[in-house]
Amino acid sequence: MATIKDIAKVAGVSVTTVSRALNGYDDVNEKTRARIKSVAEELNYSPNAVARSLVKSKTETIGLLVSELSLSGAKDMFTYEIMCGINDSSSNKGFDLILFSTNSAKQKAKSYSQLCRERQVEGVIMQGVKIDDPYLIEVIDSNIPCVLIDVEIEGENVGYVSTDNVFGAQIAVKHLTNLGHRNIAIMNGHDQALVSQRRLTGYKKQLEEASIPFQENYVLNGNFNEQQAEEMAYSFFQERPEVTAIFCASDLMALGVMSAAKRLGLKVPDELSIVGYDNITLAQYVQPQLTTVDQDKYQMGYKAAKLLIDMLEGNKTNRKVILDNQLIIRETTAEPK
Amino acid sequence: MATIKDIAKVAGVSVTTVSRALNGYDDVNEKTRARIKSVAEELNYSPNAVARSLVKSKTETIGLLVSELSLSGAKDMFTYEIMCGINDSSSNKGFDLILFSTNSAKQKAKSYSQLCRERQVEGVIMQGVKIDDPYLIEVIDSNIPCVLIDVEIEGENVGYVSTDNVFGAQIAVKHLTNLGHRNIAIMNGHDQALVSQRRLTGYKKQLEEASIPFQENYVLNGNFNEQQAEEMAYSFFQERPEVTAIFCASDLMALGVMSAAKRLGLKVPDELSIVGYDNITLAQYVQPQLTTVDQDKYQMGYKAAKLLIDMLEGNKTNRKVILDNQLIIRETTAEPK
DNA sequence: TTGTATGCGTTATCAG
DNA sequence: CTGATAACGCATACAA
Repeated sequence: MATIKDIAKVAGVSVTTVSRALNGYDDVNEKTRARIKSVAEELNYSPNAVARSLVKSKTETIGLLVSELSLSGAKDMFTYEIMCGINDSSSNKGFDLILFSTNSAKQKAKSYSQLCRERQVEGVIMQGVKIDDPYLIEVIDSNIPCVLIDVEIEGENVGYVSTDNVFGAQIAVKHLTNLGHRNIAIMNGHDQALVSQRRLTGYKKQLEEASIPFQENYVLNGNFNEQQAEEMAYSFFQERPEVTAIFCASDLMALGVMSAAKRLGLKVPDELSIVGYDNITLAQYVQPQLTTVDQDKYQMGYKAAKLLIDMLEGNKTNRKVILDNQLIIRETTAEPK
Repeated sequence: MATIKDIAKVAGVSVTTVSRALNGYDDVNEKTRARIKSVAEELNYSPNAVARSLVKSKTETIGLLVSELSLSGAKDMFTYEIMCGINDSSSNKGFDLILFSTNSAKQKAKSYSQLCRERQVEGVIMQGVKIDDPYLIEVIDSNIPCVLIDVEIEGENVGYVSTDNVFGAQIAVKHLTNLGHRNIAIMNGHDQALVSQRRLTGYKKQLEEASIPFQENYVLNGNFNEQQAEEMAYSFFQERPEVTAIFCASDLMALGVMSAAKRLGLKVPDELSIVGYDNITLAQYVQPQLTTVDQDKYQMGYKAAKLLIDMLEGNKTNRKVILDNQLIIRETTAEPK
């Protein structure tokens, strides 16, 4: 492992000169620079980012905090696609990504700021955190820049990227009301998810616009879980045969609802219209193909990293990025009989 | 940002003592240790891993080198599931993960060992690299420990984890021959993938055991790409109506073949039996559900990280981990008519 | 244009 | 049991 010291010795100059030569300072003779460079190559030198970080107190590293990097997320490719976006965006800017995967056990052992300062990350991107996650409060107070995905907190050092979930839900439900449905249920996630709150709002909003009274007992919480959604839907539709359509806050849950419909002998879309949310890969492979609201996950990640790096570089940009989403009409929706 | 220096000042001791107290050395008075600890807490101290790394020349970091962390991999969750396994395994052992995503452009700019030494990673896991990847030669010569996934290179500092691809292909084809098929094609990936070579071997092996002559023109290369596989299959089956079954080296390609069959009006499985490889999520959602060979991707990642860490810790373990895979019989295979 | 000296935060060596 | 001091590899203020 050659160091600048070794190069200095061989090249017959001081370490200072080596450092400056290699870092492109212009106050160094081009001839010596050339010599130093060739020596560096000869010695197969590569700079030690650790040492450099220490002295510059800059690591060029951003932390990626995913609440659960687990197989449970394997079906919806949510986390993965976001990561791809983050990765592309940040590697463009020369930042490396370090993976912080935590669970509640680890959270107790190590606070958010400890985690960050320990690794000296310059900023962090958080994804998949619930609204009551203890780290969230820390983020606000902390002075290390952070961008949240799908959690709407804004501040001096914190921004977020999300999609317009109220709008997304509304176009989904509007599609249903336009088709003539009046009794529309909603399979929501859980109250700790901001997106769930928003989507419920969008659902209500569209009901109101269509002059349909909101009914509390038409809202179910499937916890974003396929099985759970299936079970809930199974018993729900037995009790509520008047319901002809359901809006689901995730495609995974929509899949669960489809299974329930199958078990109940309800024909989709003739007897039951279903619209999902996310546009996961599976959505276009199931039969019938799922009508859903598309979110550009890659773009969310990409923009998140971009925002963070802008913040790090001191660019005065909007700390709030809202992306569009769009309705993808496929085969699970139709007019009520 | 409090440092041990600050603590030392407040606690009225030297930095040495602080360091030792905090790191649990036993040659420090328990009373002073208690005092130091309380001061540390008070100052909200967290150790600077960068500084520590510099002096110990240990970063407790392993590099994850994925040839392409891209959306193209979003359908098969291959990379993601492997990452989950790696992450769980390595975080158990206190290693952090740093993401190196490269493409050929970056590879030209920076060599493998430069990449590693720069970030001072202690070891690396590589996934998704082709057999002719320039980094691969470097890995062998390099003295930094590395474990490859699905690339069978073994050495002083390099190990690998893979599944038994010969066996996997063989059980797939055996399933077909057992059903009575005699004219069996293979949709392989490409020659730069070791797994393709192995699976071809398995295919041939089983043909031989079933006394079926191997036919060169029954092997197609779909480049692990759904569209490409579809196109190739589309023209192939027009020319070769005698073929009643096909073994695909990936589920994605099997999906492509299914589309081709649909376009050609070939009924699956009655007129054409298809078996895939990977057991991706989609496999059980398509109609008919895909018969395939399951690989435990999570486990591959988990074992890879475990092997690497064993190597790092100097444990004398086998540098070669081969996992089982198993045939999952679903609905795309049947006896030939 | 180049070199000397200093420090980043930590651990290790050695002496007390 | 504790404290100076050096060292890790690099960058930078200042001097020459």
